[in-house]
Amino acid sequence: VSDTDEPLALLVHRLETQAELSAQDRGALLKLPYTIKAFDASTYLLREGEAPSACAVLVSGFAYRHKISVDGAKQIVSLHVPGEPLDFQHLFLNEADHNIQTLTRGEAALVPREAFRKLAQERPAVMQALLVNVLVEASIFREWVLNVGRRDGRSRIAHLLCEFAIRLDAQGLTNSNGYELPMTQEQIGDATGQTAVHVNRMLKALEKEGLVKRMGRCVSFADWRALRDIAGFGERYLHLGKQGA
Amino acid sequence: VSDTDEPLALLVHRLETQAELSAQDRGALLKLPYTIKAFDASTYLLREGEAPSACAVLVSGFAYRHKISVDGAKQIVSLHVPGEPLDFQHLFLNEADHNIQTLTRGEAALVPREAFRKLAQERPAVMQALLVNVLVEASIFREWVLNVGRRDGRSRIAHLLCEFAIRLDAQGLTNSNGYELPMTQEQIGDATGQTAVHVNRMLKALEKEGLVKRMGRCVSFADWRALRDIAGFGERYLHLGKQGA
DNA sequence: CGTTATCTTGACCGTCGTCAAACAGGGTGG
DNA sequence: CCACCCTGTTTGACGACGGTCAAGATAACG
Repeated sequence: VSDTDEPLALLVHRLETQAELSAQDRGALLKLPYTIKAFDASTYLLREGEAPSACAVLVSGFAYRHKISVDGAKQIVSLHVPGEPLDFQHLFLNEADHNIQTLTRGEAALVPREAFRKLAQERPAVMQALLVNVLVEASIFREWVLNVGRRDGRSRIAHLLCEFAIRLDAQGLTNSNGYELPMTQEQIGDATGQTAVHVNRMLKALEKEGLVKRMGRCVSFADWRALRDIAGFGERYLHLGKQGA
Repeated sequence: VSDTDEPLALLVHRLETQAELSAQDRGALLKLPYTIKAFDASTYLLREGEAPSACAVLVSGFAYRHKISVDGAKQIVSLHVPGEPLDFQHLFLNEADHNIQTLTRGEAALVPREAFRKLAQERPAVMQALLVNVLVEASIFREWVLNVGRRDGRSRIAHLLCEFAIRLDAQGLTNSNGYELPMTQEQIGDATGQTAVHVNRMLKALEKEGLVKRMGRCVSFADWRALRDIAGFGERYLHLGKQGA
């Protein structure tokens, strides 16, 4: 089932995994105007300092957020899998504080920023769903602070893989023969606060332990539960399931 | 002027620095029920795993958020100065993913969670103000990922001091003879992903350079602009000023 | 005024960064 | 179809930033 035909249905589905929406809310969301944009790997969808003009939803492919420090070091601050909205973090801010870049080729649905804001302001449930999405992302950022601040190199990578697996599952993108992270070792380093060289060493260690396999430029793994222990991974921070009291 | 007499006015003022509110919105916020809670230093206001029941606003004193990894390491993920709301991050989530603990003695205004949620759902502008507050906090988390992931020990501390200074200023809490961070060296370490011993070394280095002074358990500094350079600090991520376009 | 927390310092060591070179693979153009 | 190149991976040697351990000095607090 390709969701590319109905990009906004993907978004509605995503929001409904986190919050309650009425039939009217769903209908209004599906009636939002949008355009489809195809992109290559490494395309910038938004740059720090820009005023965001659209609200993108990732339809296929993978993307990430990153920041560059004054001395040129790059830090990836989050990963995104298909179905996830990319611009809620800026929807009510004047200026982007980070970059959004694609990891692979893929497609995004671009909804005009104003249309989305107007809908959110008119429909409290939509605004709340948006808020829940932002809150969960904020929780993930906090976990990443812990990850880069307090875990060693090997554990950080394991943690990244665990989170990726769970988030793929949450989007129903599970591949029965394991997970495959489409990142170069340099990108894994940028996400975990290490150099590509050290990522290579840690990855080899994990491979020797039988926890991951590598083919080409992807890291694949079949058993994220085995990684969980060495990552100290707990899924509470992902706030899976519908939020609402 | 002590704002303790009017705790919710503090909150309204805070929200209005970030978003637009009408007279009706202000009035409704001021009519929220609340109780005042006095606390000592090191008091837990919320623990990971709990279901939050109140929405606290820090009236006086300082607080921070932190997470504990499975092997017992503590990571502080944010600091909070008087006037800032502490529980927006959980207001629409079922379960706390981190701890909120006080740094010093002080007071908080506790608004019942349900009352606040109801008001937000009834008043789009209030919900939006809340959202903007959450978005700015999320941006700060991203900057912290960069801080602990890509800067060296000395710069991380300098960055922490810069952020603290700016946020105090934003709340109008400026003390003309400099800033004073009421944290132990161990806490600074927990916030910047280092050990207390190494924080001590870096702090001594900063002191020798004439950038900070220490008295008792506080770090004080008069010139945050001097620190800015070695921190690679840029204030864009704080999204100061009214957001709304 | 004693007890405890925090700061301070030194010695030692490990994780991880740096530099550099060799290697593999995929893509392009001749 | 092969030569070439560019990006990414792999490996080793070396060094440094920062962690660990432990002891003593200082300051906070009841």
